[in-house]
Amino acid sequence: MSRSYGQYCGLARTLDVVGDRWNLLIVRELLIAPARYRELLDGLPGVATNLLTDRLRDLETAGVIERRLAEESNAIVYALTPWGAELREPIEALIRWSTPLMMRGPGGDRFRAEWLVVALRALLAGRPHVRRSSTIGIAVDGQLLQVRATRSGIEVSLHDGRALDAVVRADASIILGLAAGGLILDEHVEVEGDEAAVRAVLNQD
Amino acid sequence: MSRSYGQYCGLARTLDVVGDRWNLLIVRELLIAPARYRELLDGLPGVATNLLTDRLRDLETAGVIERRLAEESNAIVYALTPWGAELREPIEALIRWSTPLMMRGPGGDRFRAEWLVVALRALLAGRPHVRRSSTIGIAVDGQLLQVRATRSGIEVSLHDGRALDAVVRADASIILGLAAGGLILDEHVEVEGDEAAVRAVLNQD
DNA sequence: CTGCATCCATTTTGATACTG
DNA sequence: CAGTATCAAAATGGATGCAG
Repeated sequence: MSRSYGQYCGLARTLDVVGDRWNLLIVRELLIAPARYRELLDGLPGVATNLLTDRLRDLETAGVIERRLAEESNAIVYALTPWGAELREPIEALIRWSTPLMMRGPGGDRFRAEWLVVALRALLAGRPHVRRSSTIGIAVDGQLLQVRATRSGIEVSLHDGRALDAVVRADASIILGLAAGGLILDEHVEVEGDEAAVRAVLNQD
Repeated sequence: MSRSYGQYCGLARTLDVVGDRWNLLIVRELLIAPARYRELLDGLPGVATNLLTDRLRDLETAGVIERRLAEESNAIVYALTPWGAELREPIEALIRWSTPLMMRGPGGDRFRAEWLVVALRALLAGRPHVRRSSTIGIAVDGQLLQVRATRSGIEVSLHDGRALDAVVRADASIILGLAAGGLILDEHVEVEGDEAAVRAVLNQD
């Protein structure tokens, strides 16, 4: 754990807990789903193994994450505590703030479709609720995500096999632009199925 | 600027810009008000002068802050750009997340009443709006803040001399507990003036 | 294999002294 | 006041080792 700021300020105390390098990205991975050590390594390209171990211990000590023994196997699984899961809100706000940075496209950066699960939820939350439920697929980077919009809100996840009203295929930056509301559904986007469902889910009616 | 995470993910790109040590605390100071170099040093106890200079340059290059020449004097003043000011939302979310950490009290940490201007706004935002406008003073650590609640929302600032319906005097941790809704206005709090106004502003009717 | 621990070169930080 | 310069200590990234 790095040095404390020594300030009686909420922001400083939060950063004392999650401000160290990699910490919030670990939380991002666990917001997608609980994960094993190896899955975290894969989802955090560039992290050194000793650092990941250190950070997991720091976050556990702080009460942000917990180790669980997966049923059946005796493997360790890392998961967010209830308090840790509340980091979703600040993380979503940080993701919304990044929109101008993301519009520049990926450049040479690595990309994982799972990251979009967190980002799409962040960008679509707080949009007006739809009148009629729809589920659309997002085909990106060879993977398929699903976004289900109902009267009570939005759910984003990896595709679980359910029926889809439509499938949108586009680059990640285009998907993000659509979700952020800065792009209009037109070119660079391939839609199969019910285009009205896509417009409804993205609130582009 | 520290090494990029190299991930095409909104959180990672945000942290590439504001994730370095001290960066978000600098933004916090500028959310209170534009400030000169010396004021920033005072508001960031513990920062080294070379680091502050580096960070200010990084944030300026990234477009988060800008240097202005103060009118009348030819002094440099640092201020948030419009995009930088949008960091208020993620910072407020991080402050709300810190509530359990702040309830432990200041311990040996340093405290500045100005920090409460950001924190109180974060904690009171999103509360139901009051029916009748009131302005109350918060006397803490020898300084006086003011919180004005109107039908259109909440404003928090240092006291500007306006008439106050009441003045609350308490320790910072008590003030935060009241604003977070986890404490009830009773002991440890000294109220002069219209106690109903205090309850109205804190939504403790 | 997984889940670390150890070692080491490189960066970053913090503290202080100094300058225009 | 607004920074620079210097330097020791700490953190990081990368490679490798190793037990269950």
